[in-house]
Amino acid sequence: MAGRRSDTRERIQRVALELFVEQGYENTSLREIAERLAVTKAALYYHFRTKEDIVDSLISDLVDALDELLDWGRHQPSTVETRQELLRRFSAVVTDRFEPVMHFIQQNVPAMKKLGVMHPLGEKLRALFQLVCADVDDPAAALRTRLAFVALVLGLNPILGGAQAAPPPDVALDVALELVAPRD
Amino acid sequence: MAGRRSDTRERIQRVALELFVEQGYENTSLREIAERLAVTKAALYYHFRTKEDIVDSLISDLVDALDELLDWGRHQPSTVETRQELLRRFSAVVTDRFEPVMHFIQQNVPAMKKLGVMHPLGEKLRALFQLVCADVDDPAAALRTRLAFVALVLGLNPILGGAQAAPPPDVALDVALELVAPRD
DNA sequence: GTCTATACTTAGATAGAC
DNA sequence: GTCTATCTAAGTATAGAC
Repeated sequence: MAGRRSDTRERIQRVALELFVEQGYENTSLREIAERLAVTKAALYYHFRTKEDIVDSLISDLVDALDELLDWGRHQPSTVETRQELLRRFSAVVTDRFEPVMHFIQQNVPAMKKLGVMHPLGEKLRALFQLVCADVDDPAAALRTRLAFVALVLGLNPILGGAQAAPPPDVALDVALELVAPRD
Repeated sequence: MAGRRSDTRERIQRVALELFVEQGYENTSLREIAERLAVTKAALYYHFRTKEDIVDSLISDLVDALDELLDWGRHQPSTVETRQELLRRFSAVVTDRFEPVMHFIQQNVPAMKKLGVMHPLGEKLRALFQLVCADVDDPAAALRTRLAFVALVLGLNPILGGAQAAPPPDVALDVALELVAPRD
């Protein structure tokens, strides 16, 4: 399964993601993806049934990673340390492996809705939120928890980022941690 | 200028924005807009030169509103009260008049980039940020200020909102104000 | 100010040869 | 596994009648 074979499938995924991030999902045609890979459109259809399938394959990797994170979190005691460690691990997962995918998702909400990836993804995000939020019924605490997550991915969004440079990852993590720390 | 005439132009703006928010910019065709208005595509082209022109007309209203806000802010003393009042006024502007437009912008970043609205809009957002942020050179303070703005519009974004219900506006404002308050 | 009709382009997708 | 060739549908936009 992991033998030599052809790496075309992964190259398609990589190039498609690049273009989706640069130009957006709907502004990227299969022709462009094929051209950048120096193959024809028809070749893409050998590896993926549809354009949507390419996105699905990208998202499912992220969903799997979030699942791992959730599995870990559910077996920990519900303490401040656990909540903060969840944020640290989430931050690591995003910056190390899924920055482009997160970027893509954030900036292409209509495509995500249309492709129906919001359901599996939203489920994971909600579960993660509930593990990290100390008091789900306190609206202010809930909002602070959400902002903690936003802090970790804010640099990816030019609008919400205020059209500014991304904050250094360590600063983002500090601010995120303080947002879920117990209030004085 | 403001006489009777035809209100078709404004009806096009309203319906187009509705559809852009529902489905996204690129997933909305001029045919759909025309159909919902019970006119033909050609009629749209009488009022707007291109599809992009419709977006431009929507954005420029928002830019004007931000300009008003900036004008006010620049003539105030640089105090905590001023910063917080700017957040209050920003919140009011968004929720009262520009919620759909903000929604649209957030969820259609690639379209915004392509249409070149990021430059005028980004300029205003940066200027507003600088008025509200007490210490621009402190990365943590800068990030908290950005999060304050995010808190006010978080409900509009299903991804960053964690696929959850929007926080009550008054709670959002409280959390935003505390994020720009001086630290203990 | 709005219509009909249409030109032009590109998209996603498939069939079948190699 | 990749190609050529082609299909069908839809898009934006324009010309010209009413």
